Amino acid sequence: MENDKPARKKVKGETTKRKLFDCAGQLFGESGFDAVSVDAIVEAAGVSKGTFYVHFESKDALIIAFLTDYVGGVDEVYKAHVDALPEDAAASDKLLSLIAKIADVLTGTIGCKKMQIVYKVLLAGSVGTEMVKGYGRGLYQIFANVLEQGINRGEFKTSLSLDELTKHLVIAIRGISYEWCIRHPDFDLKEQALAHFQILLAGIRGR
Amino acid sequence: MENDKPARKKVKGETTKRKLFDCAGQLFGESGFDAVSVDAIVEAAGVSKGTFYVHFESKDALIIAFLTDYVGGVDEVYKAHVDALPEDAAASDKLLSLIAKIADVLTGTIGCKKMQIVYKVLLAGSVGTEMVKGYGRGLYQIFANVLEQGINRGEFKTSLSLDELTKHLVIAIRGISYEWCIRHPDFDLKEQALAHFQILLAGIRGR
Amino acid sequence: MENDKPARKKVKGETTKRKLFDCAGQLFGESGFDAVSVDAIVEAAGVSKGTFYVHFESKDALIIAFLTDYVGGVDEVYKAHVDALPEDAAASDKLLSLIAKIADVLTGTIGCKKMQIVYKVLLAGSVGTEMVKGYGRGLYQIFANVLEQGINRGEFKTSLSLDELTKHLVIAIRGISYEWCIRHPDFDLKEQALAHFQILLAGIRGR
Amino acid sequence: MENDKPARKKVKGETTKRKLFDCAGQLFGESGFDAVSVDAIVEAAGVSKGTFYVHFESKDALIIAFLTDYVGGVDEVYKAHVDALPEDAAASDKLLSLIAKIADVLTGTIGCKKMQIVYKVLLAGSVGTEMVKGYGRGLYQIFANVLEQGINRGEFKTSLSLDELTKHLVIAIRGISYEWCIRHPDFDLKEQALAHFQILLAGIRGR
DNA sequence: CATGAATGAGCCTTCATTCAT
DNA sequence: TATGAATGAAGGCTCATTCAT
Repeated sequence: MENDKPARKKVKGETTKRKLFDCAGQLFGESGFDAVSVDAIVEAAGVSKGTFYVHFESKDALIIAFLTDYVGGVDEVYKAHVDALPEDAAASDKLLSLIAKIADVLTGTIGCKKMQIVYKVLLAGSVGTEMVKGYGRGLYQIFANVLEQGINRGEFKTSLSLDELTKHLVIAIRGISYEWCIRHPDFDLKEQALAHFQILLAGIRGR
Repeated sequence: MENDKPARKKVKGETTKRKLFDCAGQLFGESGFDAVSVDAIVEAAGVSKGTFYVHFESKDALIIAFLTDYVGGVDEVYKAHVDALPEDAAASDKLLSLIAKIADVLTGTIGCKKMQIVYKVLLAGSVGTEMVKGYGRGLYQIFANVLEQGINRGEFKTSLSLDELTKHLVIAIRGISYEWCIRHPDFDLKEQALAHFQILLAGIRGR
Repeated sequence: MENDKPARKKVKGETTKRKLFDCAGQLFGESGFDAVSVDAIVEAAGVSKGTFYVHFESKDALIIAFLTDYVGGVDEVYKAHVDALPEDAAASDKLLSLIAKIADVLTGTIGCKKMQIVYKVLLAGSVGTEMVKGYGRGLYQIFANVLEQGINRGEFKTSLSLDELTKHLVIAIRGISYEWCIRHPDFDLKEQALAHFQILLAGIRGR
Repeated sequence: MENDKPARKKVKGETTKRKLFDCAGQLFGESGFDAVSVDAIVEAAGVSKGTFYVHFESKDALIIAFLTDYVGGVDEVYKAHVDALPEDAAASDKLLSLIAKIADVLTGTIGCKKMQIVYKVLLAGSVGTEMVKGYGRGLYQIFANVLEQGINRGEFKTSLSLDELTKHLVIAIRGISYEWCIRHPDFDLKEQALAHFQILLAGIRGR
């Protein structure tokens, strides 16, 4: 009884917050991060400026929330993808499949504009960035797992440690994605990424 | 008499422009790109604000001029470096030497801050960027020359075209440099770049 | 039954009001008056913002209530102090003892920050101030009583009326307290006040 | 030749600055210090907001400039007044004359509202305040000079040091002025100040 | 060529207050 | 009585740009 009415209020608040969040994401994707003002966000969401600050401590807080939330789910998608592959598939093939999946997600789900924001924010090195660079750690683990399997099975031969090797692959996928961002739309992420990894994999594959 | 003064004026004008240019570059390197205001630039150059707009149409115009000029010289440095290597050295070794050189230049001459600007500007995709991405074409040619030599001599075996292969290497060095920018100072560019290219080169080297 | 709940509600309401009142006083003492927002008060009190406006018409209304209540008790403390002194003590000594007591209360109980608020509010001349300046009238009476005794006993000789004389002493103690506020912590209120009053008392003491 | 045109520009700038300064002072006198926004000042001065920040680094900077300038001249007025008194007049009379002068200046030239600001700012203890409290040092010296003369001539007898005594008198005049501020217009500053100082002077005068 | 005063839209943020529940 | 989401005016401040001299 006493819980009911406040609940409705809470729901409304969450709705508003969500609307702000979504509109902000939309605008960020269109115009970048510095270029989107709080004014623009609240206008898009159809609420007052004060309301913004009811729900977010600052514009920066929104950015961080946006990024954290945004990249948060991707890990699981990637992990699920790898887990769904046949257990006994070659590590090389698993990696290439993962690369293809990543390319699909970046291209289809996330989009170039949003990735541009992510890369810009990384360059700015603002607070909360760690979560996004740390986001990599999820990806790291996925790569590491496959690589370890490949090493154990004798598929890969390398003088580098597993950790080092993992880092190089993550660097590579990030680098190609960056290139895609700045060359978009004249750059086929999937095709280029696969070709690139074929070179890398050849480099670490035993003859 | 009437010809003389305008000439002198022109010279003085160039001096002023150069001073603005240099001070701006200095400040860009220290604090990034958005963070440097026109005010800061003119103060550093010791001229008035109006003078700035005598020489540059806008702040953006200065940025573009800066970038174009800035990266312009680097090509030659790289080319000179490769040309100075023994003609008959292995293509792999030439490439690794070039990578080391690039790392040295980025780390020592250019610096992390300036590269952050460059990458940020690339992401923004502003006008004039083409000249900077086109800057890559200089680098492209250098890479392509060495790679071609490696292919002709049978050192490299790849199903990719020379052009494709070149692109992959340039992407790789850019990706690692980006990583260096966002992880600075916890990232040894030279070491990581060399290790990374050893993998790549192994990938394209015939067994 | 129907009488019971409203009663209980009233009690609860008073509790909430008291809590708001106390928390506000605490915060006012810590950070001054403008610097404490309604948000800060309701957060400290653990109630919602709406609740604040159930109990107080406005922030200003709270301030006035706070001041009135706050200084209300001090009179009695001072009066009790003077009453506790030996009936036949010299008026000069009684006054010096009162000054010392006032200094102790300001320094120890009330504190510099709160007095700053009081003085600031007096300067602003907001509504309700009269009650606080009228607070002085309690102090007036205390001073007047002692002074009258001193005159009657021939200890003080002055051409001023008792009322005028009283005012001058109150002005003096207020002036020194103000000085203490603005020089805090580089000002020993008790020491300076006693020295100051020794001059004043010498001025009104018969030779 | 080359100095001429810039001079005219400089004059215009100074004019604008002066206008801002004066309008601000006017508004401060009317409504206090926090209550006057930069918007209000620029509107009164008929210039744009940007112009304000061309001439003053911040609102605080203006306040400080205002106070410094404001009280700056008063010292000299007081000093001139005392210097104009007959060299051989009694120190007591000189002091009373000075008190009367101060009361006249506060009442006639400066006005109650502006003094309220001064006292409020002192309470706030903002930066630059030292100059205003330090303003006292000019007044200090004037008081000290007269007091020293009175001591040397045997007119004053006190166990306090000259410095201490000076401080007490300055405190007293400040205290009375404060009282005037908060009781205005029901308080005759000149009359009260003179009466007050007669007590104080009696207190430090040998019989 | 050089100046620098002036502009004004725009920025992020704060906060006392209202009102439907 | 209590809630808390919503408001919106106001705050101080920044900055690229213009223009008369």
